[in-house]
Amino acid sequence: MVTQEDNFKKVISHAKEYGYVFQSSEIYDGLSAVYDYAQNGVELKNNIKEYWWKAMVQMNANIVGLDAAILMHPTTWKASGHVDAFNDPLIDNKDSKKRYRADVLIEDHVAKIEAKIEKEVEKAAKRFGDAFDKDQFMATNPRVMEYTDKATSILRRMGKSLENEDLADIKNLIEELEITCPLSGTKNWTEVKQFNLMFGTKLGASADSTMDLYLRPETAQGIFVNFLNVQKSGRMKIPFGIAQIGKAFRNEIVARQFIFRQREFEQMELQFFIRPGTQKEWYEKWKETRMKWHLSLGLGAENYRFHDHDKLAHYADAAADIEFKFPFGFKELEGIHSRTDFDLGNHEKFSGKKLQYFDPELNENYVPYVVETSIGVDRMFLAVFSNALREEDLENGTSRTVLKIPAVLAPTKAAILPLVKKDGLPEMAQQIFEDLKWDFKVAYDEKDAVGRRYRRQDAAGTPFCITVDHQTLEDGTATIRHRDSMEQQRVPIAELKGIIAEEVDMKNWLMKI
RNA sequence: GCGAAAAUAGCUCAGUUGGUAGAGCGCCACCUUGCCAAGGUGGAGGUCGCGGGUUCGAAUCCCGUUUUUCGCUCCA
Repeated sequence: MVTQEDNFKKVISHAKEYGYVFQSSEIYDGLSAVYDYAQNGVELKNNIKEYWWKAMVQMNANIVGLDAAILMHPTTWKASGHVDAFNDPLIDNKDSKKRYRADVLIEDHVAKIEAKIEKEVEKAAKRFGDAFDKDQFMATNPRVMEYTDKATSILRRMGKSLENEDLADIKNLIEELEITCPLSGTKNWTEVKQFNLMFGTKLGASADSTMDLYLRPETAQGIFVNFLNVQKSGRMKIPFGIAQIGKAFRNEIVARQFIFRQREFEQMELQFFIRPGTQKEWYEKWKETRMKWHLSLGLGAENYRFHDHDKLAHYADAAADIEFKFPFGFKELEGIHSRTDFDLGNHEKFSGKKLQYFDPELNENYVPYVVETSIGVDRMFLAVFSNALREEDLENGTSRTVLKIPAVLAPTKAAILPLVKKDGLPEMAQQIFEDLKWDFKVAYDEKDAVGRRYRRQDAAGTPFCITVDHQTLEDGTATIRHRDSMEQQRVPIAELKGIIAEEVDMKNWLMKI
């Protein structure tokens, strides 16, 4: 039986064997969760990016591009909330092996105390009936007062310790409160450890004049800080969008599943600026638009689904994922978030600069709301690649390994093959290669029997094979073989370009959106 | 990070109670065939992830370490 795990292993080894993805620094035993894109991988990745870019920037007059730097002023990350949100004090229970956020454990404990207060209040309310004054009761009842004091003092102490990064005291607090693990029920805790998910680095070469920086954990902030520059220099009118493709870095505690979760990864993001109050409709609009983009590639509608978030990130008022059926199950491929005015509002606060738009229709200034679509390039790569890899049984009883990458994204569009390595066929094939290379990424191969070369191109994902035979020399026709159907047609050499273009031109694919 | 499993040629794997490393496929050269992989001859490629230890002797046993996959958690 072929398990999911086996399938995934095949994907990984195929990616290596056919020059798509290698582990970084492999000769030094690799670097955890960092990967390199090889000769075919870089082509596929570039094609994915181009397909997205064209669909976003070229096809929409009100969306423009941006390429912001990876390094940003450190205050950016205070404003964005990442300094707080990405700094988690974590603690493990040694018995249940479960990991918790230490501050959440303490907050849960406080919540229990508050529940007790609530109970006292309810009891009293029942006892006193209509005459019950909750505020007065809270301020006078000794038991409630004790609980309240306790709760506030815990929270105050935790806040102070978090601020001072006094992790030992957080641990002490957990021990003093006799907090137990919800699973194992024991108090057998490890030390509290701080995990900073942002990569730190330093600006400035001399030691005494350095500035602590972070490698950006998301590309979005580069867009937000440039919002007004782009709006003004581009004379953009709301609603409009800024699109960006770029690397981001997260020091994940657990980074796994091949290129699905890497420490260095690439995002394709659109931040779409809108009038406050219209976020609901734009959010729905972009959910739909982005799903259409995915479906246009023909990986199969059954492999996609939406997943609406219940728990929202610190910046969002609505969020959904587009999930894809990876070899290890449905997982997030793209996120669509209604970010409200959280980011621009915070950048206003932290920078002291106005980040507002004057809306001539409403005749007023406001901080725009934002709807974001954010897709991981590497995840899209994995989606396309893993979906494309097939083991096919053929009618003649043999089987073939074929990489059915959508032709528009395929690294090599066509391979030109002389039927035999003599009689002037290689020269003729070379001539066709020279002619087609101006329009497409093409390959030439004359080694081994032609059948074997077909299989080789199938496994590499090349959608077309053009074969030059003796008839070609006589009448100027060649055969063109289609990867997916394995069918061949004989056509004049002059028509090859048109036939390939029909299948690989982005225009024809984008029109399906 | 914790737990589980794994690491031998480019890929997939074998390697017996510890005795100096093998197969299939792939790759390279030449010959042959010529429209859907697996014809012939020859060849390259491994200090068995790395570092210690036990032993006369370690791919094999022990310890550590790195990397990968799976589970817990988070995200693009």
